[in-house]
Amino acid sequence: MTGETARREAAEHLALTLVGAGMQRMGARALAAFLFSDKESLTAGDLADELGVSAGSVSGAVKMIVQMGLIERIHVAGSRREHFRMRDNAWTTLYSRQHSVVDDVLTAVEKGVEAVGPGLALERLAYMRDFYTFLLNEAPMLVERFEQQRRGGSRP
Amino acid sequence: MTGETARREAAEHLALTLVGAGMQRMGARALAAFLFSDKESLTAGDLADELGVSAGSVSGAVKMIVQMGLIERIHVAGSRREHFRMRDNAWTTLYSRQHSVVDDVLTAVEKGVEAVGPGLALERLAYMRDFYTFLLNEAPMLVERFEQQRRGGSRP
DNA sequence: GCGAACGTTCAGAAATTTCTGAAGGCTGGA
DNA sequence: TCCAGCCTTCAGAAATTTCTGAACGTTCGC
Repeated sequence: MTGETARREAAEHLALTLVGAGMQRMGARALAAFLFSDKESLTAGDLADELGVSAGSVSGAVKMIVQMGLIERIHVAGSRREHFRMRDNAWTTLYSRQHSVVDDVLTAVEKGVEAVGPGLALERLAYMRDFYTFLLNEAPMLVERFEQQRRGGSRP
Repeated sequence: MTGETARREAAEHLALTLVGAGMQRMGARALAAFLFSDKESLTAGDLADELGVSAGSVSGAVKMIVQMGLIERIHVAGSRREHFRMRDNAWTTLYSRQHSVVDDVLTAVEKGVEAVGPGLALERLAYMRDFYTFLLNEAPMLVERFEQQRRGGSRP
């Protein structure tokens, strides 16, 4: 029967899991609310009601997930409120963003490579650098491949 | 000249970056200490000295990164202390582990798909499910490809 | 222009995470 | 068996993160 309660429960469960994956609590809850809503867009007030938190908290959470590129601000004619909606490419965007964190790590490793002389440390650092460089190169292709597959089905 | 100070600085910088990527502070510092050491293995005492922290902290940090599969406990004949060393496949392991987090998220999403009726939410959830399923399938192949490339050089 | 509804910011409270230091247990040699 | 060194555990302190609520801008209808 997919009741309202089940829906909320599933949403909260996903939020919890995202927190486990490193996301901030309120951001995760807000994101889940978007995912599980059948509306095209939500206002800050809608979120506050749905999640049962203060307007301030919603403001912070929304700010964060907008910055992550997962939702966007839209203006709805005839409504005074600000509306937000999930972006179509939210998940591929999120994936790419995570790789910008990888990029930071890579930069730090490269500094390390320059800072140490020959030896075991250099070998380890070089290996790490190679692996993360590889990942960074491959990631865009992966996303590309997914989108292709989703659009067209099998390639020639 | 790659002095000792530069080495430590680079190590601390990498640790900080890893923290930014979601790792716990002390675990990250310990990991960086292993990476940047020219020794084959380190003892808990070595780490405490290098990082300037209590034995208790080291114990916790080591426990964590052992569990992550990044270092391993080894017994050195003639030494009473426990030695730890980085595992060869540390980075590919770490990458795979991160994908087990993805697996948790995927499970939660699938529950969501079952909990909602037809509508926008179902579409969004299904899209998310498809993307993460795709990633989970591709990840092992990526790692495989990296190792192949590293072993063999260019493919025919 | 005025007023009201909305959203944002920020200081402080609350909760959570992280580190330490002391106490205790295990291991190997004498 | 006893001792000494090393590691782990755990309760509490310290630091950090997270949430709230009130005050302040902004914008739109009138």
